[in-house]
Amino acid sequence: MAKTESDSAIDLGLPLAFQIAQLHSALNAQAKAIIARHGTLNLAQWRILRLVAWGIADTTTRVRKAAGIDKGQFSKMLSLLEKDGHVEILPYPDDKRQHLIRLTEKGRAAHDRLGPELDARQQHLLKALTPQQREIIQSAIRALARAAECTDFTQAQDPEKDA
Amino acid sequence: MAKTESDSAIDLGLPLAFQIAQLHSALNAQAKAIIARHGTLNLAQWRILRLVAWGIADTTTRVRKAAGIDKGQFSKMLSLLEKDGHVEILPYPDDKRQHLIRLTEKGRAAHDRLGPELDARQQHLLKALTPQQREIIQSAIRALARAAECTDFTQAQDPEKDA
DNA sequence: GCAATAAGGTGGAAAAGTCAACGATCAGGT
DNA sequence: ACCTGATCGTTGACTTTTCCACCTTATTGC
Repeated sequence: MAKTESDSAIDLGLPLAFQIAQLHSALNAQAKAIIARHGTLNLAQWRILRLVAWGIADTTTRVRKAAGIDKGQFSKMLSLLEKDGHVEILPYPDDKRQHLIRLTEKGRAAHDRLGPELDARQQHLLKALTPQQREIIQSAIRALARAAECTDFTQAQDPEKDA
Repeated sequence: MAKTESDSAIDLGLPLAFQIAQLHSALNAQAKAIIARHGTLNLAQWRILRLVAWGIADTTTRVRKAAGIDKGQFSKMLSLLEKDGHVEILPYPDDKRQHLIRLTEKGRAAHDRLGPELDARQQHLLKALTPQQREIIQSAIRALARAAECTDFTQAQDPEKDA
């Protein structure tokens, strides 16, 4: 009998939104399996830790946007990270609405332990792609994200299912 | 001042998992904005309706897998669809664990109204991509989904952040 | 034929994510 | 300098998704 994944949206060639949703679920499940071995922080919290650890951002707005987390959820996750001692939150002189985020020793140590596994996972994902796929998928994601900003399709044309 | 999206995971060129998560959120928000104009069904329910309407699948397992929905969630969403009269659920003689799913007139009418907008949206997404991107992204999604099945990265090699 | 394993659906609980309102702050225009 | 509009983070409520245990049914191997 055929393997069960022959019935997935990806294998059936369903529209992109179905496939992206399925890919996202699979990637999330994979990440959760990895981080479950490293304590109780959830995926959103690890993303915040990673962004700060990488030095990509250290102010609340930039971290939140890079992490792609809802404002309300971000606020809660950051509070939990502060409460459990993984980060400290400091005033941001340039903008009183925002905060600076610093990893504590605990946060840095936790990241030092998990980071290599997530990095290996990232390498594994990239190795699954050809150089051409790696290049093209970046630009395709960007183009799709931009196209996702439009929400008015009431003047429908060519209303047939795409394969 | 630079537009806010210049700080998104996609624009910053963060690892693929960050970008896919962000793309997925954007696509979900877009879909929700569209279906909100068509009553109270949520995105998962509409996906079930579409799959049955398209004739892609009509048994519970195949619909669930094509929709990529958790078993528990699928059961609940399907029950709600039955309760509000969009589908009817019949016995499946080949496997007593499963059900057959049929759209009712109400379900088909609802789909006839929303379907064209979702199809137009799918066209819009595809038009945002070049022919090459359209071709490559399919195979890239498939390769990534397969790579997402691996969850053991404790023997980490090359543990550096990928751009 | 039987036992072990796997698959499927259901219901409940927990976790995660979205949404909206609010107050404080910032940016821009006059 | 002031006003308006926008942005930011917080909080609470709600929605959606995940997870788990259980029971039933199907499959597989001997």
